[in-house]
Amino acid sequence: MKKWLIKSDPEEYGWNEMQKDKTTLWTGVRNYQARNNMRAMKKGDALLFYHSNADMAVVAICQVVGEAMPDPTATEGDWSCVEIKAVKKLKQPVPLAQIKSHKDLKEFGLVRNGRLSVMPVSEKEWEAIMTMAGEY
DNA sequence: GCCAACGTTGGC
DNA sequence: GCCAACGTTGGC
Repeated sequence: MKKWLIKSDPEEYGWNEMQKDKTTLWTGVRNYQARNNMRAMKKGDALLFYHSNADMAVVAICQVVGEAMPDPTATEGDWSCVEIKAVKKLKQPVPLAQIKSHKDLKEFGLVRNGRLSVMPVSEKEWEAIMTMAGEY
């Protein structure tokens, strides 16, 4: 089972909406690297739900329930989406500043390439974040 | 609100 | 195929 991080702008679609919807199609990704990451997702993979912009923190955990399929919101081009479900809110959100200052997270995608919206998370990185979230 | 970083586009 | 110009994202 792999782990990933997905970004959302809470002003557009944040954790509140996600939790209300229970499951959603993660549409609107228009970046090849992010799309390819979504295509590599398998059912059951775990996702960190990150708020960009106003919030700037990992706030919750989601899970992949439907593997890559054509993005219904794409009018042209070869784009994909996955179906995800809300799992749980973290005990404590993990702010970006804390992630940036963690010694084991220097190579983390969020730190290295701030603009990628879907990225893999290693076991080590996952554990570091879960620890900071008070989940271990 | 500004700007750095990155991706994409288009001219050559 | 290179690279300048431009647009977008997202942190500060």
